[in-house]
Amino acid sequence: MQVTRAVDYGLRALILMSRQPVGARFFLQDLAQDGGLPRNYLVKVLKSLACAEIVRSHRGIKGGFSLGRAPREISLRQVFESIDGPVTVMHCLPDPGSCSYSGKCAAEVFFGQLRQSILANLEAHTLQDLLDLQAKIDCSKNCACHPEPAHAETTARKG
Amino acid sequence: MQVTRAVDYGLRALILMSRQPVGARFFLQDLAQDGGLPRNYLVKVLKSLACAEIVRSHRGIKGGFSLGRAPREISLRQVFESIDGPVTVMHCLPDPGSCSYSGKCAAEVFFGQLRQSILANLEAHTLQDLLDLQAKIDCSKNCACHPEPAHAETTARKG
DNA sequence: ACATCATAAGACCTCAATGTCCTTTTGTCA
DNA sequence: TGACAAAAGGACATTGAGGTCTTATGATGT
Repeated sequence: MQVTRAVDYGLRALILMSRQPVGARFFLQDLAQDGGLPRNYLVKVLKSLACAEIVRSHRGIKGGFSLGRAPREISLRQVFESIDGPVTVMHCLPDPGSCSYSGKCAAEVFFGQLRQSILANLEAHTLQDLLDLQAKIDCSKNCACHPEPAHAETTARKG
Repeated sequence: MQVTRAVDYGLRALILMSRQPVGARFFLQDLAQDGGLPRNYLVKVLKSLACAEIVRSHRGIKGGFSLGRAPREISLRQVFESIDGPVTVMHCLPDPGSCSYSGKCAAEVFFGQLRQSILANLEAHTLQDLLDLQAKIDCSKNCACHPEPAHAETTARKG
């Protein structure tokens, strides 16, 4: 019952990117450093997100990654599924034919309901919600005398 | 975001055992066969459940496994945690010290809430609920002309 | 054209989850 | 007490998640 590291990393990178206007460029290197994420693994996650057009990738010397659309248009379910594939909760749920007990199994029914509630939750929230949450956290931290983020480079590159 | 096979198998075995009075004995062999579970893996899961006193194991020629207490006294959270350890959802949640972003991370807050809702769900339901669900399924199946369970041995051994 | 530096792509490694197999220990019964 | 059949326990194989590394490819400035 764990969120995979891939989704975790993807969300952290997306939160960093959401703090700047859509279209702002971010280098893999900076995202990894500022998010405390393994660079060479993050690149695979971002590739999945690029396939789903949640982010755009730009090659070349002034390349980088940018958000593909506004944070409010990116549901957490879309992030989960573009990285991990369908949210299954129990392996037999999305493919009833794979289990000979399908349709006569209490566990299947119970976890089907749990899955629906999780999916509803992920679908009801967008990256914007996480961004708002982050803004609230940052504000309360800044009011006290907390240290600055590790790298000023988190801000997007100016073309 | 998946329930592990171990928990899946454990629940299936517990549902089989719950259909007989507490104390009834079940051989590993029968549980595995009737539940369609890998015998040699199931034994490890049952050992975890035995450590948590959710089941009792009995050695010797007329040994087997029995429920440790009434299905209504076994919450699904207990089953999950005795097999898999704490339900973490996100690896850093139960141990804030493990993550340098703890307390300043929107993902942590969001998944903390998701975790609470999952835990509440697992805590609010017991094996008895799954049993009731199973009874309902069995009833509706028997009213139609569905095949019998694979093995009559699913019924407990009469000591 | 070419050097530079970004992502793209894929090989490769490690480890935990999953699953199998075999030997040992233990309780029952003749 | 000895044979039998059950769980206990540990070694080992397989698979996928998580992570690293190297080479290819493309955009930019000179």
